[in-house]
Amino acid sequence: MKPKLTLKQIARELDVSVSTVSKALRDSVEISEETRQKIKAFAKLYNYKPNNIALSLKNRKTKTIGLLLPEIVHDFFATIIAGIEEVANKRGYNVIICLSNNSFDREVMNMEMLASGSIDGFILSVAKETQQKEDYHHLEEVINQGMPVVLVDRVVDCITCDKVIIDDMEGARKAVQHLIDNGCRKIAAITTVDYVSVGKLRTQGYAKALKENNRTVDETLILKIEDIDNSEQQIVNFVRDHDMDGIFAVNEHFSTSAIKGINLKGLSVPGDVSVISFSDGELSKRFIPSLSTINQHGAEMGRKAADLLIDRLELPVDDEKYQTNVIGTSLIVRESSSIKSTAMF
Amino acid sequence: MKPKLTLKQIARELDVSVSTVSKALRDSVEISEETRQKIKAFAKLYNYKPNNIALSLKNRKTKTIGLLLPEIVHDFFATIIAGIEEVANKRGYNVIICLSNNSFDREVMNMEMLASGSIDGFILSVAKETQQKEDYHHLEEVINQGMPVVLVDRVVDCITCDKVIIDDMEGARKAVQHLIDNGCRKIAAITTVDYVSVGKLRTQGYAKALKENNRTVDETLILKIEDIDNSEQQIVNFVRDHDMDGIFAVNEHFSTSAIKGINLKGLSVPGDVSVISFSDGELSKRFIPSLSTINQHGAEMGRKAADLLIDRLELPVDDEKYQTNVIGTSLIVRESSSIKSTAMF
DNA sequence: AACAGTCACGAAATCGATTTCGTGTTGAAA
DNA sequence: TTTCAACACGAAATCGATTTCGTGACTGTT
Repeated sequence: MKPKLTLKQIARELDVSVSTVSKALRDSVEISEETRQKIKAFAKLYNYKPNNIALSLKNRKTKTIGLLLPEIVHDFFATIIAGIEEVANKRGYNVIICLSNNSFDREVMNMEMLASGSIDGFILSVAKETQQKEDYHHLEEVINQGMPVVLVDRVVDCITCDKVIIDDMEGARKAVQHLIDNGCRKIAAITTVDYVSVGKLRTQGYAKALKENNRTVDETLILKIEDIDNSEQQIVNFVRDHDMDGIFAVNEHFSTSAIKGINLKGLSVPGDVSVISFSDGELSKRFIPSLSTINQHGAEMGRKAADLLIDRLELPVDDEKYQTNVIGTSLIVRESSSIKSTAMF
Repeated sequence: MKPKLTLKQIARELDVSVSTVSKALRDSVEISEETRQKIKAFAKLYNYKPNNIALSLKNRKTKTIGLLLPEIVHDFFATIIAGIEEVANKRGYNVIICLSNNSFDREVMNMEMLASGSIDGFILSVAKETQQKEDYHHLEEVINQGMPVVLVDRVVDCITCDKVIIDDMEGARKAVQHLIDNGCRKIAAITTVDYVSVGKLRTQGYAKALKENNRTVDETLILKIEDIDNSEQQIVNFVRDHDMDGIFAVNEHFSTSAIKGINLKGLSVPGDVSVISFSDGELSKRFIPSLSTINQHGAEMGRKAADLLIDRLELPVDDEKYQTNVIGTSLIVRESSSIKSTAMF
């Protein structure tokens, strides 16, 4: 209906020039008090708002940041988004979200789409397929173009830019140490294939904890999942076929499948087997028994990533030094890993 | 580094005018085959991409849609986003996401921010606080300004625009009927306060199912939650203090709290009490026992909303008639509501 | 030879806002 | 009376791309 007001229309209406209107609205001393008040009153009355697009073009900055994630129906990523959005909003930025669905092609497409002027900088977590292909041309291109990029969680070592990660290895080590402290003797790991960077690191953390306690790493007790969507049966079978009293899983879903397997075997959690996993989402809190986890502080990661990016956009480019921020993890002990009675004495 | 290529630079480099370059790249017949090839080759070589912002300004359309949601760390909303993103991406649109965190002020702020030229249209689910205040000026303003708006899930009756909702009342009725079919005689409802539109409708569906089966609605068996974040203890107490053999909850979280309460009472699910809820998220699938639910098909809602909005943006404004699309629900029976043995004979 | 019609391209307006320069008017100082 | 500064405002360039309208150079027709 109302095709929204422009400076030109105000100028015509008030019989002054466009420049005068612009200056008046920005409180320039060039304009007389009287004219200024008249223009501002008119603008307020008709609710004038400068056109963002025109401003973006003029200023060569869009005040929006692009966020490219592998998926979104996943508490961890959703939490990251919430953190980013919180900071972006506070600092006057908008967030454009794109999903790669873990596909390399979609990741490339989306980056090209956004890089053509729509955004001032990128925050991204690379797709699984991209990590598998190890093809990062699209990233290099965007960076060479002078656009700031912050990598979160699923990062790429060979790309130099700001990064926000969690200490996956240390988190995993802490988790397994917790199981050991609880008296577990045969601890299994349910993890992902190695090309997923965070999966690999967590597997290493698992091994590290065992070695630090002079345990041998039994490869048959490590299950590496390729296809996450159809992992349940695989995990149930794994649990059924192996003897264990502790399980470290790299995410909540693996944990719940494992617990199902344990129950089917006629054993109980934590009575016979202790379970702990990464990712502290709703599932962990609500599950019965509630799940012990390593909390990744997704919101903090998101906030940190957004601050890093916006700082680089707004602050003088003093240093070309890139930061890698490590967000701490915390061990949250719940029912699934309560101390075994045999270990209490 | 490379401050990205513009038409002007190509023109200067090739010693032709800007108009010629633009026309050549758009395959205009005005330009000779030879010049066209030369320009296109140059553009490809240096990877020219037109500036989106300049295009937006010129075309008066940004090819991006604004999405304003109450929250995101919630499977249902995350699923809606995925659906919207899927369609938007396919049809060449970007999605800017803002979160209101259920706050009225943030909802208004974000709408103003986006409405100033950044987007072509809105998809939104109104904040709880907004529904409580019943103040929809910001919505009316945006709509009067001529910007298409699609409301999803948490809609507002008094606003005329396209809407995508689920049949909350019917879904609830189906759920409760399922419990009745399973032999439940005392069915409790765990729902939200009435000003949340979907909560109210679901409560009505619960009552409707009971009446259709000639049962009386016992108000003491209806628990209305105000503060969702601190609802667990309240629910546990409610379950402890009342006698019931069936529970209908308006979301997964209430279900799990209820199950915890039942267990604490020394009863089991579904043996003693059947449980069913709205929202088919990860939690329902993974929980032990797995939860029977009413699936809301969030992805479909998102896809439908995006299609509605983009149609209105692109198709001739043939009709001012607004659609209200009702997305069906489906009953998913899992372990938490398996038929009671007593009811089987 | 004169005129019309292509062809191939450039100039300029446009989108909406900001900002740098000018410039006409006024009052005061010399 | 002349001159100069301050004042208040407008014209025009700019951001990057598209598009309308013109125009100079040829070609072809009679």
